[in-house]
Amino acid sequence: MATLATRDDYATVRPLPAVAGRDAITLASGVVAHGTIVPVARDAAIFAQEDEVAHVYKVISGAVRVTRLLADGRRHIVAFYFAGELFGLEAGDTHQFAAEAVVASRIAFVRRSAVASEAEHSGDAMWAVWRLMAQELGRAQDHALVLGRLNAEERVAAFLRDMAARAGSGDSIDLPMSRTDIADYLGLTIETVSRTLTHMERLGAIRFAGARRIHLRGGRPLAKVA
Amino acid sequence: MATLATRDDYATVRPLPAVAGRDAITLASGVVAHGTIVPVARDAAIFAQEDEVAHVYKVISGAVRVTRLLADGRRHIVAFYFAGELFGLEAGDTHQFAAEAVVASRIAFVRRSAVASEAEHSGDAMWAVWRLMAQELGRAQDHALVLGRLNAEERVAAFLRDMAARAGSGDSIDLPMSRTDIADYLGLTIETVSRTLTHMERLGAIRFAGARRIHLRGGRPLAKVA
DNA sequence: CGGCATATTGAAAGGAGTCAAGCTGTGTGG
DNA sequence: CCACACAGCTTGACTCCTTTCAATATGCCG
Repeated sequence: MATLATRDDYATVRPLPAVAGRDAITLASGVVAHGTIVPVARDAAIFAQEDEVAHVYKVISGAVRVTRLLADGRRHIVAFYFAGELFGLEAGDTHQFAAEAVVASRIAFVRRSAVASEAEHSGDAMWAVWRLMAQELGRAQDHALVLGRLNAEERVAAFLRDMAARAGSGDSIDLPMSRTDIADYLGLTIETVSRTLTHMERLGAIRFAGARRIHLRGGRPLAKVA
Repeated sequence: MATLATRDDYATVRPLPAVAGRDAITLASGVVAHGTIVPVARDAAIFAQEDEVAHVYKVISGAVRVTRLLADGRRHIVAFYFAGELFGLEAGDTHQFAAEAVVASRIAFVRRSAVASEAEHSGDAMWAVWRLMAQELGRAQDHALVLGRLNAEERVAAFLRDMAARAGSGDSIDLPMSRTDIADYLGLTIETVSRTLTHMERLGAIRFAGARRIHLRGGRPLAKVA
C-alpha cells in the first residue's frame, strides 16, 4: 500500500555536535533553550524509528509528519506539526516513531538534556513541558475517536477543520501534505480521500484552488463532530 | 447504536468531603497521598463528561472504562483501567470524558490538589506523574494505530493481547466488559467482535470458558501487529 | 424456574478498498 | 519559453469486509 518511507530511503539529518546550541529557541513563552536550526529537505528524515532520543524539536518553518510503519508496509501517521509547534517529546530512550519533513522545512534541534535541566531548575519550564505532553495526549485521544467512530466524510471534515485552525489563514487552508499522507493519517486510502474531497466540492462545502489549497465555504464541513 | 451510557442513566458517585483523605493511596512506588476508597456499583459513573476535575483515581479492585459520547449517540471507549492502575489525570479543569465502573469496583479518590502539592514538593512524585502521562500518551497512540490501520481480526487480537497482559493470569483472560464495550473500544460492532471471536475459536487460537473467559492457545492471535 | 440482558448466528446491504485508467500540474531540459 | 515527463491526483468499475437488520441462543439473577 502506498509509497513507503523507510529508514533507508532518505538520509537522516544530523546536526554537527560542534554547532549545536548556537540559537536561542523558545520552547514555550518564557522558556528558552539553546539549539540549532537546521534546514531539512522535503521527505528527509529528522529521526528514525529506532534512533536514540537525543533532541526535542521545534518547527521553525515548513511542516513535519510523525509516522509508524507496520511490518507489512502499512503506514500510520501519528501527527503533523507546523511552524511554531514542538514535537519529538518521548518518555523512553528510543524513538517509537519516525519524523520526516513534509516540505522543505527549518527545524530547531534542542538537546533533550537541555530541556530536562531547564525543567528541573524552573517550575515554569516543567509546567510548559507538562502542558505540551497533555496537549499531545489530548490530540492522540481525539485522533483515536476520529479513527474509531467517524466515517470517511466525517474524518476528512475533521481533518480540514484541524488544518484550518493550525495551518490555515481565515477560510483558506494550505495543505502541504500529499493525499497519501492524509490517507495514512485518517486511516483511509488516497482514493477515498480524493473522492470525499471531490464530493465536498460538489456539495459546495469547499472550493479547490489547486489540489493542495482549499477554501472553506460557510463552514459546512464543520457541522459534524463534537 | 448500542446501549448508551449517558450522564442521567446512573447516579454519579460522590464521596463525602468529610471522609475524604482517610486512606493512604500509593500513586506510584514511593509516592503516597491521602484519599478515600469508595465502592462503585457496576455501570455507576465515577465522573461525567462535564464534571470539574477534582480527583485522580486509582482502581483498587474491579475495572473502569473511560468513554466519550458523540452527539448522535455513537460511543467511543478511550481506555479501560484495571486493579492497580491510575486514571483521570487531565490537564484542563473540566473532564473531557466520562468514567464508569465496568463491574462493581473499589476506587480510590485522591484530591488532585493533593497530587499537585505532592508533585511540587517531591521530584519523585513529579517524575511519577510525568511517567503516567507518558504512558497514557503511548497507549493512546497505539490505540490510534489499531483503529487506523488494523482490520477486525487484528484489532481483536491486539485487544486480547493487551488484556492478557493487564487483566489475565497466564494464558487465561478474564474479560469484565461486555461485547458492546469491546466494540466501542475497537471501533467495530458487537456482531463483528462476536463473529471474530467465534472465528478465532474455530481456528483454535482461543478457547471460551463462558463468554467472558478466554484461554489463549499457543499465542496464535499474537502473531500480527508490531 | 422464569425472564431479561447479553451473546451468537444468518442474510442482505453498503461503504470503503482494490485495481485500473486517465488527468493535471509542476519541474526540467531542449 | 515551450514541451515533455513524471509524480500526484482524480475518476470509474468492481470486490469485499464490515455493518445492518433480524432471529435465535445462552446465561445470569431474582
